[in-house]
Amino acid sequence: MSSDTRELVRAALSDALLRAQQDGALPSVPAPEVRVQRPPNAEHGDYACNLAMRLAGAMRLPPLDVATAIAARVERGDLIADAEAARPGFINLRIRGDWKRDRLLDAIAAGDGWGRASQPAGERVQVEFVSANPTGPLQVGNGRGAVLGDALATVLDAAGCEVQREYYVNDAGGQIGLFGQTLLARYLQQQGVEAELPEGGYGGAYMIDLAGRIAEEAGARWREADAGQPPQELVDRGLELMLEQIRADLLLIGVRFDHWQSERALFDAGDDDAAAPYEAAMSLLREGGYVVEKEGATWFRSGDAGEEQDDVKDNVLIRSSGEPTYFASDVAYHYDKFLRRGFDRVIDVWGADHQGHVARTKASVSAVGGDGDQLEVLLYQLVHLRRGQERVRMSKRTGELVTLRELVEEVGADATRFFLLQRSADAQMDFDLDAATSQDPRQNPVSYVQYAHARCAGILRAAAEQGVEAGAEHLALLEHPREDALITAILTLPELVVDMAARREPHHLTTYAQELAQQFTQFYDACRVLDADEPQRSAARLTLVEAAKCALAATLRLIGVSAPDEM
RNA sequence: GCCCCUGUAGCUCAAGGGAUAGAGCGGCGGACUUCUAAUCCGCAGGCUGGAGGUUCAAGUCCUCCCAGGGGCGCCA
Repeated sequence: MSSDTRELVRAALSDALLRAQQDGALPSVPAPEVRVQRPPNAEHGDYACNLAMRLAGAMRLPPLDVATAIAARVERGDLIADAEAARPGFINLRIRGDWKRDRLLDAIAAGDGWGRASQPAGERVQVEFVSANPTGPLQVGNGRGAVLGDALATVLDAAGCEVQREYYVNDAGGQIGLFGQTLLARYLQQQGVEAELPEGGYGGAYMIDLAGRIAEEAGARWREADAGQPPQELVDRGLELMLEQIRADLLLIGVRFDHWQSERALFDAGDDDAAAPYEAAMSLLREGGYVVEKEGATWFRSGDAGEEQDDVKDNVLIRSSGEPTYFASDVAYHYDKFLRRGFDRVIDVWGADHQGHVARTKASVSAVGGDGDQLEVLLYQLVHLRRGQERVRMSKRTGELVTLRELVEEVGADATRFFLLQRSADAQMDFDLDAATSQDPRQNPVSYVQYAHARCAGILRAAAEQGVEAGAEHLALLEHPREDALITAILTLPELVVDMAARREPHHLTTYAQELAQQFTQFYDACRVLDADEPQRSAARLTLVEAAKCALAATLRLIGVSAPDEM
């Protein structure tokens, strides 16, 4: 047990309130959920609670009086050293030093798994992210989605969820046709055949490389192909190679998927003869009365069946040509996620330019018999690339690319992950390539955190050489303010994991990592660990260093950044 | 016109409705006989875009306005 200090504190406050009400000190009004926070100022203790201020109105008492009554009844013991009411009506709690120091042993036992929930959350959740069209290499924007989705999945996993990472491969539809035509044109050009890129085709140089690789494999086999009709085999091979590259690019920043879901496969019947997800979903929509035929096409009506609503736009499912739209695939896809594969919850990570699709997709989930509220869409704002003052435009079509791979090659995988995770998904971010590349690699927050970890490792190495061993017998000697601050920072990680998972906000990891590293570095600066004159203190501090190393390693692991032992 | 996101230090951005709004970079000034100076300490820098409102308490919630980004296809 253990790492759930915050839960124990909450329970203690609930008990105290209940007692105050039972012995008549406070009126019996319904109690709100008890929340505690880490006060920004260490003078206010380890935890602070606003319970009294929230109760004061209903109780018709001054907040400070309510706080005093509750604080007086908080049980002091192994966990809580002191509770006191403060100014407007806060209840500030101080955790017993021994209790905090003993938790260091929990951290050491957990190693780089420190922060993980002790109990499974019992939720099967899928995080679908990146899902970039396989018509070109991943760009920096995709990288943001990759880092965000991967970190979110990692955080949810740490919070006890059963998590699946998925990439949706758009291997059907109009853009694939265009991709095939472009590929064929490039191929034919290399075969010395006159061929023009299709209107709006993919002009990037990577298509030339791709055609070259295919020519190496297939020779002149498709030399006679009709430029408007790329052979399926050629297109498939092109997609395969493109996906291989995407996979490799993602691997560069340590992102791996559990499942790659083909869009095309949604149109195929299953092995057990079940109807294709597409067919099944369309039937459900029709049966539910969500489908209208008009203007020669088939539309999804997301509002109440059959009712005309001004504020709800109909969306085309099947074009008048008979071809299903991307949206139809998406309906089938989410039907498959919820109704076939049975996820409790699905989180789609989308670029903000897909914002307009959220409502209709949720509506479609409900329409096919799922619960649209179980689908969450995490939108991330776009990354703007700059070189100094100059905006870098990004477009696959024009071929002017700043690829994820280029970025990683320039700034390194660790910095890429850290920087792309640093901002909240809601915030647009500027990525200045000049700054990232010209900047001394030593002078960035990633190195700062990694350096703290390396220093921990260095101290442990030196200790081993000197034959000094860590010991838990004299942890009470850890009483320096910097030591206490470091301990507090280490103990915050499990709470942070819970909060980040609940709020779907993995970016807090980067702020925390810097805070933790700073606490360690300040401790390092103020407190000599290995001191032959004070063997007991050395042993205790060595334990603290071990725990700090675990917390740093765990944090870096959650971010997806390496934790070097030497720098 | 409608919808989503944003507006916080010179720049890039943090900050569950809480206490004195914080980091990094940039600027200025200090500190290495040390377990790593890839570090530490100090200084300067803010009416949190504006106006109302809700609340014991607003950067955070609500309304309006201004500014920037994105979206409103039988494209994806």
